[in-house]
Amino acid sequence: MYALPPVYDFRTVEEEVRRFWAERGIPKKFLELNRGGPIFSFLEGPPTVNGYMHVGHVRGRVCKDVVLRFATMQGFWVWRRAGWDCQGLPTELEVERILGIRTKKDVEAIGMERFVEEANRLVDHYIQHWRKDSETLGLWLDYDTAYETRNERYMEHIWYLLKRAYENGDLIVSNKVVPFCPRCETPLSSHEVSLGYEEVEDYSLYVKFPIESMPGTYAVIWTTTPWTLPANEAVAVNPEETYVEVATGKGNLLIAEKLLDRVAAETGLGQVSVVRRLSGSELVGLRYSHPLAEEVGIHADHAPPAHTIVEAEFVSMEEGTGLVHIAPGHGPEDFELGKRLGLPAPCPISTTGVFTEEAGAFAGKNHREAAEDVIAALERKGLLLHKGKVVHTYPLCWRCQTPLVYLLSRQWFLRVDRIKRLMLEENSRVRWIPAWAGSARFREWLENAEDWCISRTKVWGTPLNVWTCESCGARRVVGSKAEIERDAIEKPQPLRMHRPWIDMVVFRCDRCGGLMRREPFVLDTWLDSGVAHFASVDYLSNPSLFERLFPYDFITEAIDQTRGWFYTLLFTSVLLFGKAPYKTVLTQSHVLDREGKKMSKSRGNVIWASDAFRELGVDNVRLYLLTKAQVWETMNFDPEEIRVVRSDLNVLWNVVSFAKTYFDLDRYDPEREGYDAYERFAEPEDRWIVSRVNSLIRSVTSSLERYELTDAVRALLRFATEDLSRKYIRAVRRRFWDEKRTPKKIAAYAATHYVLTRYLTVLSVFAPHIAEYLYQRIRSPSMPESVCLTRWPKVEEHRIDPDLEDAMEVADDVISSSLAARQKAGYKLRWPVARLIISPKSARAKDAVIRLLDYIARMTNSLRVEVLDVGQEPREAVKDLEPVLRSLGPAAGKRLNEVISALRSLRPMEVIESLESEGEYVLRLPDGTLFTLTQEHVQVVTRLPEWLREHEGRFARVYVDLKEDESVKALSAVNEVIRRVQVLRKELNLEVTELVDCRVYVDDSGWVEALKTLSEHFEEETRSRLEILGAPPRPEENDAVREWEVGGKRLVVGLKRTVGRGS
RNA sequence: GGGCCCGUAGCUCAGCCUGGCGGAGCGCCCGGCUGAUAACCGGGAGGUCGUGGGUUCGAAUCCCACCGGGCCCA
Repeated sequence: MYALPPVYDFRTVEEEVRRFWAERGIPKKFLELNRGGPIFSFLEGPPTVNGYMHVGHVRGRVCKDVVLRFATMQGFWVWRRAGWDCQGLPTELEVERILGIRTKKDVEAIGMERFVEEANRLVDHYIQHWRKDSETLGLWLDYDTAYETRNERYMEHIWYLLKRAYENGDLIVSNKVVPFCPRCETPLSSHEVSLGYEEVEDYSLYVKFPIESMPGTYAVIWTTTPWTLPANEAVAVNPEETYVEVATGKGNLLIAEKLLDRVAAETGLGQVSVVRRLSGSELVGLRYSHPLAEEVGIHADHAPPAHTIVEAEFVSMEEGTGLVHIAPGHGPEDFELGKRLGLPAPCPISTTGVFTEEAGAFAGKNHREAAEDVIAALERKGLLLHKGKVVHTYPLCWRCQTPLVYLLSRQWFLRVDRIKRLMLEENSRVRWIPAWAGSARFREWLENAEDWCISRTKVWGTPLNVWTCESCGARRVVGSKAEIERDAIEKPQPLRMHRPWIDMVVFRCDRCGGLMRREPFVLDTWLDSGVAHFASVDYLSNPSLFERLFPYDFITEAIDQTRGWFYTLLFTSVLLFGKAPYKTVLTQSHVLDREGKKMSKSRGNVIWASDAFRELGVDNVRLYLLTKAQVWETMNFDPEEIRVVRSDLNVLWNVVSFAKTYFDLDRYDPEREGYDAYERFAEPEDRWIVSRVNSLIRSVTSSLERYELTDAVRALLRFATEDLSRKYIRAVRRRFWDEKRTPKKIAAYAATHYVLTRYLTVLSVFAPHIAEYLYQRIRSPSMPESVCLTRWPKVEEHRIDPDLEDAMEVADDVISSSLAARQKAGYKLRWPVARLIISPKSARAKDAVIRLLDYIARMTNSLRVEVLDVGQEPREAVKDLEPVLRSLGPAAGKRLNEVISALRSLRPMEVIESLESEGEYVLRLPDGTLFTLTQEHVQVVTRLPEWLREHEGRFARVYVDLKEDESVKALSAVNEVIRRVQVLRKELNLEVTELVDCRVYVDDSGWVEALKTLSEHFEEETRSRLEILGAPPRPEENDAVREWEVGGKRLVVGLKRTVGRGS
C-alpha cells in the first residue's frame, strides 16, 4: 500500500510522478482529451532557440500551462501545437563564434553551406533542451508536431504573404538610414548597436553658417561628426524656444537663449551683448550659404528648403547650441525630417566608410581621416567658431570596435498606412489582460507605427523572395518553392530555400528577357514568428483546420512583445485576413534577480530553469512564480522565498498524510461511504468545509476565467492552510481518533475525501506533481487514473451555505478570544474551563454562536457555554465609577481628595442611575459642603471578579470562568497525565492503535481520585489499561518509565507493551 | 521629451475599479500544544498608505501637480 513519507520532499514526489506519467502515457492521453469537442485554440509564441530556458521563461510557460490545463479539464479540445523560432541574429552570432568568423569575408571563405549547417545543428541542440525543460516543467504541448520557422513549408507561408503584399502595393523598397560597420561592411541591427556603446573622445565643433539675408550674422551649430557636414542640407531649430542674436568679436551669432552661457563659456567668446531675441519660428525659412559649398559641388544644385533653417520638435535645449545640423543621409531622425520637408538626402560615403565622388574635394578619403580636411576647410574660411574635444557615448561595432557610420541604404518595407486604422479597430476588440496593456500601451504603439523594415543583410534567415531583372529592373515576387522548380532557368540540385542555395536561382525576365537575380536579403525574424497564426497550421495545405482555430482564443507572452510578436501577428493577420489573430492576450512582465536587476549571462545572475527545477522543485517554482506578484508585474526572483510555498504544500501534505493514516486504519471506502451517503451524520464543521471547498472552486473558476492566475493560486493555498488544516482538521481530529467506526467518524472521512479529491483536482492545474502524488493516495477505483485526466469539479451550489460560513467566522472569533483570555491568565488549553460566557455584539453573531455552540465548546475545552443577549454583560460584572481627574480636578480644587473618598463610599449604581436620569449627582462632603457631580467627572467601568477573564473579539466579547470546581480539577489533572503518557507512547514508537499497560504513580490524593473517576476517559485517550500504583513503577517491569514534576506533584509513569493485544 | 506600470509594516504583497475601523504571509518578540510533530496553535510589537494640493461629512482609494523606481518609444 502507499504510505506517505513523513515530510514533503519534492524530489521523490516529482521523480515518482514523472515516472508514473511516463509509464502510463498520461501526457499523451491528456492531449487527446475531448477530441472532437468544442475547441479552445492556443497559439504558442515560439521561444527563440538560441539559449537555455531560465526562470523568466518559466513564468510565461507556467501561465500557458495553467490556462491550457484549465481549459482541458473544462472539457475543451485544446489546440496547443508547440513551436520554435529558429532563425535570427543571436544564432548567427553564436555560429560565428563557433566557427571563429569575424567578418563577412570569413563567411565567404568558410562557405555559407558550412555556416547554415552549423546553424541547424545549434538549433537542434537548443530545441532538444527546451523540449526537455518544458516537459520537466509539466507544460504538455504537442511537441511531436511542433512548428519550426526554419522549415521550408513554414517559410513558404511568408513568401505567400509577401507576394500578396507586393500585389497590393504593400511591399515596397525604399531608402533608410541604418548603422553600418565600415570595416565589417555590414549594417547592424538595433540590437547589435545597443551592444556596442562606449565612451569615446571626439571633436566638439562649433560651426558658423552664414545667413544670406543678414551679412555678418551666422547660425551656430554643434557637431561631433565633422564627416557628416558635406551632407548637410538644413539647420533645425525648435519653434517653441527663444533664440538670441549676440554681437561678438567673431560676428553676430544665433544661439538658443538657454544655451548661450554654456556655449559662450566653452567657445571662449568672452563678453557678448544681445542684439535681439527671436522665437525659433521666426528663424524658420532663413537661407544660409552651405559652409562647404566650394568643396562639395552637389550643393550648388540644392534649392530651398535645402540650406535653410527649418523647424523640428526634437531639437532639445540639453546640449549644443539649440540649432541642429541636419544631414538626411547620415541620421535616421534627419532622414525622416528631410523626407517630410522634401530635402535632398545625399550620402557621399560608401559602405566601406570612404567618401565618394559626391563628396567633391573629399572624395577617396576615409571619412574619419577626411574629417581633418573638413575642419581645415572651415578654419580657412573663418567658419569654425571653436574646435574642442568631448567625451561622449558613441556606438562602436561590437565585433571590431570600429565607430559606426550611419548611411542611407536601400531596404524593403511593409507599408503600414493602409492597415493602421484596421489594426487599431481590431485591437479594440481584443481582450487584454491587464486592460491597459492593450487600451493604452499597445494602442499607443499602433498609433505611432511606421513602415516595417523587413530586410536584413544576414545569412541565417528566411530569404526575401524578390528577384530583380539585371537589365530592366522588373521584379518578380516568388510565392512558393514549386514556382522555382517550374520557372527558374538556373537552380541548384537539390534546391533548398535557405541561402546560399536560393541565391543560385535565376529567372528569365518576362519583360526584356534579361536575367533576374534575387535581392540578397533575408527577412526580419519577427516576420518568421509573426506569421505563426497561419504558417504553424500549414494553412496553404489545410485551410479548413485554420478556419476552425482562427482567431486564436488565447496567447500569452511578456510585455516586451508589444512591439514584437503581438504586433507582428496583428500586422500580418490584418494584412492577410483583415482580422486580429487572437481574442485574448495575457501579458506578463519580467523576472528579475533578487535585487531587482536584470538577469544576464554577463552579470552571472541568471537562474536556469533546469537548476531551479532540480534544486527548488518544479511545483514550488511554479507556485512561487504565480503567487509572488501579479504576472503582469515585474517580480524579483529570490530562491529564499520559495520556502513559503513549500511550507504551504507541506501543510497540505500533512493533511493528506493524517487523513490517509486513518482512512487506511479503518479501511475507509470512499465508493460506498461517500459524502452523499453520510451527509446526514455530518457535524457543522463537515458541512462547513464542504461548503467552503465549493465556494473555493467557484472563486478559483471565476478567477481563471478572468485570467487572474495569481488571485486563483493565492485563494487555493490559503484554503489549504487556513480552512482545511488550521480549522477543519483541528476540529475533526478527535473524531478521527475515535476507536469505534461510528457514522459520525465516517462522515468526517467522507467530508475530508470529498474536499481532497476536489481540491487536488483544482491544484493539479497549478502544481501537477504533488497533486498527482496525493491524488494517487486517496484515489478510489472509479476515479480517473490520473488527476490530470479528471474533469474540473462542478460547484455544488446546494452545498454552499453562506450563513454557515459566516457563522463559522464568528465561532472562530469567539474561539480565538477565549484562547486569548486564557492566555492572559496563563490557563492552559488542556485544562477545561468551567464556563464560557459569550456576549455577542449583534443578533447575527448571537445566532451564529447558538448554531455552533457545541463546536465552540469543543474547540475551547469548555464544560459549559452561556450565550448572553446582544451587548449584555455577565451577572458577575459589577459597575463602578472612576473619577476623571482631568475634569474633576479643576472642578473640585482643594476638595478633590474628599470628593473622591465620598464617591468611593457610595453605591456606584445609585450615582450612575442619578447621572443617567438627572444628569448630575450631589455629593455631601464631610465638612458639610455640597459638590455637584456631572457625567464628565466620572467614568463608568465594569469590574470583573478575579476568576472571570475577558477578551473582546470582532463579533463578541468573551469571558472565561476559571473557577476550578472538582470536575475541572480532575479533568485537568487527568489531561496532564494523559499528555505525558502520549509522550512515552511516542518514544516507544508505538502504533497508533497499539494497546499498552500503563502504571501511574502520583503523590497527590486528589490526582489519584481524579484518575480513578476518569479512568475510562484516560484509557480511551491513551489506548491503555490503567493501573494506579502506591509506589513508582520499576523500570525492570516496564518498557519505559519516566518521571515528571507537575505543579509541585511527583508523577511517574511506566508503560508496558501488551503481548498479543492490539496491533 | 512622450506613453504605460509601480510606490501601503523590516521584507514580499492584498486592499484602490465601486470612498466608510488600514490588512495578510514571512521575519521579530512572548506564550501554548505534543496521536499531522523536520509539524501545529495563540498573542504582541511594528505604518507620514512616496510628497503636496484639491473634491468630499469622510480619501490608501477619486482628481491635479510633483518626487522616486521600472518598461517601452523618441
